[in-house]
Amino acid sequence: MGTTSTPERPYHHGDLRRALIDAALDEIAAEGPARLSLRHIARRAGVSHAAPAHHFKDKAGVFTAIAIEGFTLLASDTTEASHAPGALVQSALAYIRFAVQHPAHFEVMWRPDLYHQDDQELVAARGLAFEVFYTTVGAAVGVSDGEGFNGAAVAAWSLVHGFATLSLSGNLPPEMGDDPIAAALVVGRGSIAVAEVTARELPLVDR
Amino acid sequence: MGTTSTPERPYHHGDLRRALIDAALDEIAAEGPARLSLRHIARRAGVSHAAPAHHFKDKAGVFTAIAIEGFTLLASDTTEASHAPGALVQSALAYIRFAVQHPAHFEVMWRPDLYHQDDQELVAARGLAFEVFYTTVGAAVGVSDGEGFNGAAVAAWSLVHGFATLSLSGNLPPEMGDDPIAAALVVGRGSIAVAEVTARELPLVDR
DNA sequence: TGTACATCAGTGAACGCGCGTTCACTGATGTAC
DNA sequence: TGTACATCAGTGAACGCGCGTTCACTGATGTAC
Repeated sequence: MGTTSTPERPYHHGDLRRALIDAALDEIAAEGPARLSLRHIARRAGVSHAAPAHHFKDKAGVFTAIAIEGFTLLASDTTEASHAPGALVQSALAYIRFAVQHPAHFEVMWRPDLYHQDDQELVAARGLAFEVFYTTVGAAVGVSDGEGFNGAAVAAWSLVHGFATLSLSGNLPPEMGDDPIAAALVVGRGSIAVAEVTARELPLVDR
Repeated sequence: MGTTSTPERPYHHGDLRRALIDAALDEIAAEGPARLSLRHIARRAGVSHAAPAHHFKDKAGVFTAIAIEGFTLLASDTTEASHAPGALVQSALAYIRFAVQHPAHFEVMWRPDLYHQDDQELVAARGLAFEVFYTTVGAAVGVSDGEGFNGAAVAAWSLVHGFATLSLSGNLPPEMGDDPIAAALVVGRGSIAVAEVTARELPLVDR
């Protein structure tokens, strides 16, 4: 407001890498990852179309940077949540909150075909996020390996990941309301009812 | 084997529409939906590059046809499963089996940005699949509306959908093995353990 | 059984477009002396 | 404080490519008489 003069964009941007990632995130959130192009990113960031390649080599490089950032953020959020009372539920809520607040990161993270899966930084960030998760589940259910542990870990993850996915893709019934965390708590209670049915039905399923 | 003569491909294909859908499904399974192009489909089906547009109008038309087929198949599979003893678990397994056997359909179905969401046939097929699902959950948990019902329905769906998604995207831990149905049963048992923790922790989470 | 005509499935050449990539360049910054 | 030079971030013109779409066409089939 104060200075209305058009500030001359300096030749050197300052933090173009950051700006390009943000532009990519905006673009992904608006159009989906399929529509992302290096030229779109450049346009959105207001730089020449060749600039993104300078920082990321190629499109997969952009996605890799986003995935790394996503796994790092997620690990940090869930670590914090796991220190509160009710660690498993708190971590689950943190996972969902992360998905809602960072939909573009979330979408990219689980589509490994988009990025360089063997990038060292990526492997490390992803590994850290998984470690936090497994530790939390192990502490909550009281076992930390074997079939029981794997079953519980994947069950918890599936529930929370399925909910986040369906929520982001707009597939949840409208009665669930606008607040994803409130909805998640309702679903948490629902999962207890479903588990009762499961306990009753599993013995009936021979297979 | 018998007749080795190259059979002259007739000008009229017979069922090109079907062949084009199958080609698209192969392409999606191999390369992902992002890489799909009308020209790829045509090439794979061995027809001219303009032929697909003749049948589907545009790329979204192809995805729409696939989504319709997917929802119809899913509704049929889960309907059948819901008549067996242990209806909820059987339906859950049918859902997972469907995802594994028809990964391309499954992937497209939950990405409404890819297809014509207001197509009449699509709306009908999708509606049917949902109705089957809600009826099954309602019968299993003994309530068919209200927050308790919605919570249970979305919990069941999230669990099964999350598992299918993580499984298809190759994110499950290798210890879960190669057989998705066996893994699903392990996860089903795990979900009971998780529900116990949830029941214990939920009261601690003020929010 | 034979002929004429309508219908429609599929063709293939042509187009314009946005893309990723390359490359010689220019402008700004930092450092050596 | 001043000059020379290296470094590197970002530019912009050029390219070749695959795409979707259009359009006049051709080949096969079905139907009317």
